[in-house]
Amino acid sequence: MPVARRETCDARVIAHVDMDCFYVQVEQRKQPSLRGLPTAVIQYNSYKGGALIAVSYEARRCGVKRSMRGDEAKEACPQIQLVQVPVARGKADLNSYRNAGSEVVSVLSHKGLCERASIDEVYLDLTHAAESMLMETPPECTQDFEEEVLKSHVLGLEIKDGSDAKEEVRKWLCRSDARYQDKLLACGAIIVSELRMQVLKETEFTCSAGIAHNKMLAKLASAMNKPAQQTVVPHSSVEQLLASLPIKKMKHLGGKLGSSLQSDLGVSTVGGLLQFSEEQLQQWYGINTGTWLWNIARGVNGEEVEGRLLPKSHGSGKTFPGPQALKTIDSVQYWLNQLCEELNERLHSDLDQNKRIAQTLTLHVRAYKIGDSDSHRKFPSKSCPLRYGSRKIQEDALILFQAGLRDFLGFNTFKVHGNENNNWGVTSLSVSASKIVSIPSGTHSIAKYFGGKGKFPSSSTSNQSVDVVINETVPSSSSGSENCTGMVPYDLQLQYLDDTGMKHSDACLDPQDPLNHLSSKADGLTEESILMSPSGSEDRMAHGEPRRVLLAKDLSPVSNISSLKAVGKKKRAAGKKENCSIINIFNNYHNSQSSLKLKVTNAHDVKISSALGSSSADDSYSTCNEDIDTNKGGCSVVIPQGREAWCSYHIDEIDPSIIDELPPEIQQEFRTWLRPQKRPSVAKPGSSITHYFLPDKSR
DNA sequence: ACGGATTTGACC
DNA sequence: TGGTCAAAT
Repeated sequence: MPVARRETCDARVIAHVDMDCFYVQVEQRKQPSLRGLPTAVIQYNSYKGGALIAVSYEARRCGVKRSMRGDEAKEACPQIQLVQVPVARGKADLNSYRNAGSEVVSVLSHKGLCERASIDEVYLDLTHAAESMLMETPPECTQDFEEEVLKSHVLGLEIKDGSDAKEEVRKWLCRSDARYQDKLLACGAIIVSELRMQVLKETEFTCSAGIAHNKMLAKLASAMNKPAQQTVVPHSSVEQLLASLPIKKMKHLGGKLGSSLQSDLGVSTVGGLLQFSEEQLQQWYGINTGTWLWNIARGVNGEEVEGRLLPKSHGSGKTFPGPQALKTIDSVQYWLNQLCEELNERLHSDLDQNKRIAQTLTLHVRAYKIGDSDSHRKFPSKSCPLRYGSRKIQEDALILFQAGLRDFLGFNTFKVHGNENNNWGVTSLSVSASKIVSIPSGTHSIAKYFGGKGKFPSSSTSNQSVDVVINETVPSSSSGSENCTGMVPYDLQLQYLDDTGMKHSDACLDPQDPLNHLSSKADGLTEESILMSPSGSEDRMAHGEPRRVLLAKDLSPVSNISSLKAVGKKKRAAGKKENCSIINIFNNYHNSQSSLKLKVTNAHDVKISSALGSSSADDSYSTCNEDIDTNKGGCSVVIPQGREAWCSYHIDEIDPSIIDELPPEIQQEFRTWLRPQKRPSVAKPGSSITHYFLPDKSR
């Protein structure tokens, strides 16, 4: 059943590039006087001198460890320079590091496939570049190598006493009798050293790298010689390397799995796994993990480098340890608001710079109940469709919190409301936005359609809006397959309705019009209705924009196509004169395809559907100037994903009549997007773990 | 008072 | 699926 997609054994050239104590470097670039000094980046100076989050190599030499607090670091290394992480909205603000990471990515991404693995790490697939080099300018014919390549570490290459390491490396690079794969790796080493020099020149950051024939080995190698060095893993060195490699050094084995490997099997090195059959490993750890282990013991890892330069989600969170635990809804709301503001800002940056939209909002909470020492991990995370705009995200996050709190406290036990609480404390909050898709960057008209004037998603005109509708109960037809998250003690249905009022003229898109997110009159949604919060109490976030909460009975049955679509199974109101924006089509597709559906909770449904609309004017977010400054040369990483984005839609499922509702220019552009996409959709390389393993294990 | 804040991926 | 958990940096 594991399908081998690729027959070739690895004749690939994969690199892992890892920035050296990245946050420190970013701060040192900002403040060059710190260069060369023992330095650490800390956050929150209050408790024991703050927590270290990055430590320079000078400081590490003084014995400073990452797990120390500021005070201990001072003790270990009195001369240490402690730099505080930027703070915004009362929490750590990592934007400058993210932006710096993007700078690096934009340098590293033009020599081959590039995958942003974290804020300061990338994987590169340099196979093609290496092959070309081997054809055109093979190392064996090269006279002078850059110093930097010659400083490479080549695993298994013996450097005898008295011999010149660089000379040995040079000879290794030039070996004419090397295996083909190792010649490729030699080319890879040359390319990577050039890339690293370029990174240094263009960003002033140093990095380390590993060059090998797969991701796992490249990753392993990049950590072996730091800082500012690179390590090559020739094929012949793999066996020895793994034979003595402690289990925990291997990625994914640094935690519980690695520990159980030691306790279950008594192995302490990766090579130790060789004595177990694949079946044995599968029996212990399951099919996938078992096979994965069997493979890595042999240095086999077919995981591909994904061409992805941008993160898959955005999150913003904060912990409230010990005495700082939040004990009132108000304080929770306050912090949720801060977090959501940051999230919103980042979502809009992503929209501006990368033309991407996120579709799901998730709230994670950690909390305790007094007298219940076991309660710590039990606060359920909750998610809902993401609506753009600070206010809306804040509202939804609070609703998610209240829903989670009800579950957490055990439903009808306590009042969720009221601020008097001595039963619980929240020790951590985080909001995140996921399911990010590209929108067609296309060109003119689509862009204009979204953004209004000129440039696409202009900062001030994010499109989005959804109104909250509270239905009066409909006894739910338990449609079987749903999981019961718990009973909601209210006979309410929660619906997020589309912005159905979008007209297709510039005028109606006026973001300054606070009403432009409301449904059009034709939909029968214009009545002001009662404010109701799911908890049945007064609305506590009622400041600012008047929230429109509508009773569902006000809705005409056909008024809301997209929620019908989301709720019902592909029921399609024929040729309905619908209010569709491209973005609605977009969203509707995704809604019906994936996430949004109904969740049935016993007798009470919570139905959620959504779409983008337009944000009200007061959804302020500012693109931070600083970010732009640090982004020299416009470092927003632009990737050609727009087209692919459309590829992923099953256009056949889009009702053609919807398109007819679009303004003519949009229609045309839309169709040109649709047409070429007829070819079978490119199967996205799965992300399952099965996918790591490759061919091998014949079958 | 897990270094904290993120991010990703597997699994059920 | 959504939600939980592990793991990494």
